[in-house]
Amino acid sequence: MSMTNNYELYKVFYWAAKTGSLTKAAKNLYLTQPSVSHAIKQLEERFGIALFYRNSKGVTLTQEGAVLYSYIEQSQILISLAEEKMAALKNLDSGELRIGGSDSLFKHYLLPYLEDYHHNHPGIRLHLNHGTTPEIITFLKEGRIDLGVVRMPIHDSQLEVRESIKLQDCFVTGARYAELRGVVLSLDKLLQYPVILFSRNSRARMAITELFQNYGYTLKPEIEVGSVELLIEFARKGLGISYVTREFVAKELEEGSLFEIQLDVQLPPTHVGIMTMRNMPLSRAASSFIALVQ
Amino acid sequence: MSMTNNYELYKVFYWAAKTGSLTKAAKNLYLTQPSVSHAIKQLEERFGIALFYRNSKGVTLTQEGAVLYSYIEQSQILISLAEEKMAALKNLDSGELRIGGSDSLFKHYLLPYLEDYHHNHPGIRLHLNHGTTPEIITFLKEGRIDLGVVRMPIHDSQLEVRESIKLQDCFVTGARYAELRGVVLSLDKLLQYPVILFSRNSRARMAITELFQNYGYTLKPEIEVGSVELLIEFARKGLGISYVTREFVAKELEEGSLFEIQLDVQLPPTHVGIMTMRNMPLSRAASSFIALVQ
DNA sequence: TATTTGTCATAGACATGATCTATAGCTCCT
DNA sequence: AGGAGCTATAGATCATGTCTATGACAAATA
Repeated sequence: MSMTNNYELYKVFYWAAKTGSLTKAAKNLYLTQPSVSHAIKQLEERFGIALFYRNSKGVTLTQEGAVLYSYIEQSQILISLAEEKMAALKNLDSGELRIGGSDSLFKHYLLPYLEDYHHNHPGIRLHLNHGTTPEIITFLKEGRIDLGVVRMPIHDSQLEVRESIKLQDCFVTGARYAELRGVVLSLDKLLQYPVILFSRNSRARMAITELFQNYGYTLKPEIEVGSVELLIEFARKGLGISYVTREFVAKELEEGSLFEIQLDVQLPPTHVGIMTMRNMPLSRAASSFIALVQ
Repeated sequence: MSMTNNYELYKVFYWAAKTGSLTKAAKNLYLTQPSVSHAIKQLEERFGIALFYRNSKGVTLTQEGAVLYSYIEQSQILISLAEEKMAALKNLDSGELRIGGSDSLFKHYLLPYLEDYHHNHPGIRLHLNHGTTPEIITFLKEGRIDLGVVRMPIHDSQLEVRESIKLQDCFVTGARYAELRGVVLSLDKLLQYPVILFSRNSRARMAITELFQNYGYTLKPEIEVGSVELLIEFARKGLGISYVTREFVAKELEEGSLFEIQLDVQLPPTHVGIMTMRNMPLSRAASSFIALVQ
């Protein structure tokens, strides 16, 4: 077997052939001419074939040397391209970033970061995958995404979770129920009003349902809708009281088209968690994005 | 200035990625596992990018590692092909052999060697270039042929000439001049018969013309023909006395369709010379062919 | 024709760095 | 809990890549 096939010799060969001069090759490689001479000799001895004609003006390839060069040239070009590509990846001039999360988190939480990131690194291709929390975790474990953005808590020993901003869910409604403005409601009082919940089996919905159960009540929504947008819209139009994330309705609260219902119990806050695979190096793109978000 | 981008590291990387295991890579490379581990680490530090996920079952490529692999894999495959090709060239399983010479030498001198060589090395492509001696020398110097086969003497300091078999030119004729069989002729007597010479300005023709001049005679051919075949044919048909190389008419002399004219002077013998460029390594194919001929 | 200036080759000294052995830490599986 | 895979780390060793100095040769120059 080819024990010490030093591939380094091919680099020397490449430059010697390309420049037609051992001296020039040496300069390109930051070596001395005898080193290059020695390297070429090694190759020639390994193959048992002369690769160059030596003359007083430099070197030219023999027939066999030209054959070797036709392969080695391509090989060296590929390596150069690889090195350029790696430099680009390091500088975040290229690459891709694959994020998993819910649509609402993308729209209301990640969007400004995504815009910022894309602006600073236009060469990085962004892939957004939406899904439920279990789906996102599966994507992560299958290597289909680099990071997942979901609500805490997450308990999975394979995952590393970074806690990001706190979110507070709350009940909101619009002018139709103006009498509730400034009033502190108990849970059972609240249930006398039509409640609008997110239809999908989201973590937030499970949490609030459980909270009502702990107090001995059953939370059964009058209306179920499929998006945060509709939760907001329905509450504004007076169809009922929507359970939403306060931070996601900041605009409506400020302009007064929605107001928050005060309750006599504290609704539990949740945090956004940024999940990655534990013990797996992050891609440059992913780690720089996480640094941006945190 | 260890600018030394050790390309050897790519080979290690290639095998680590290909086998998905540093241990297996080490076995393939006849190294130890720590060496491979160290090599990968060096690459990762050079790029500032993690290339592998390490886990208890081995290693798998990171996104960036996979990008690198896509280039390096091609590069390594090319190098493998190059090494196979060089081995084939060394074993004379492939390659080409370009010979220059006159048509008559090809046909009457080289043909059996060419057949033999082609039989033993069917992978070597043969290129035959015919031309006059000066043309052959030019071809050699331009690198268009590997060796030239011409008549001696050759005087050119750039060329290395190997003397091959001796050839003896002579005058022959056929039954029409049967009265000359066994007779020793002088040069002037010979000139009373129609002489047939090669039309092209060959070395052989120049030599015989000069010989006649040295004796005070002028050799002027009755007929000039363009090939050795016609020299033979015309002499057989009784059109005159042809000046040919004895070895090239061996068959006709033996079967008696031609006989040699005895002269009272010794015609100078010539040798076949095999020319190559001095100070230039021969291709494997060329040197093995020369060894066969000599 | 002698001189200069370029080329590559050779020899021997040196030091870098590739590789080894030994060991530890980790995860998974029995 | 123990064993059987992995890979990572540390430190010693020595192979070999690289250097300096020099030679031989050829071509351009004067």
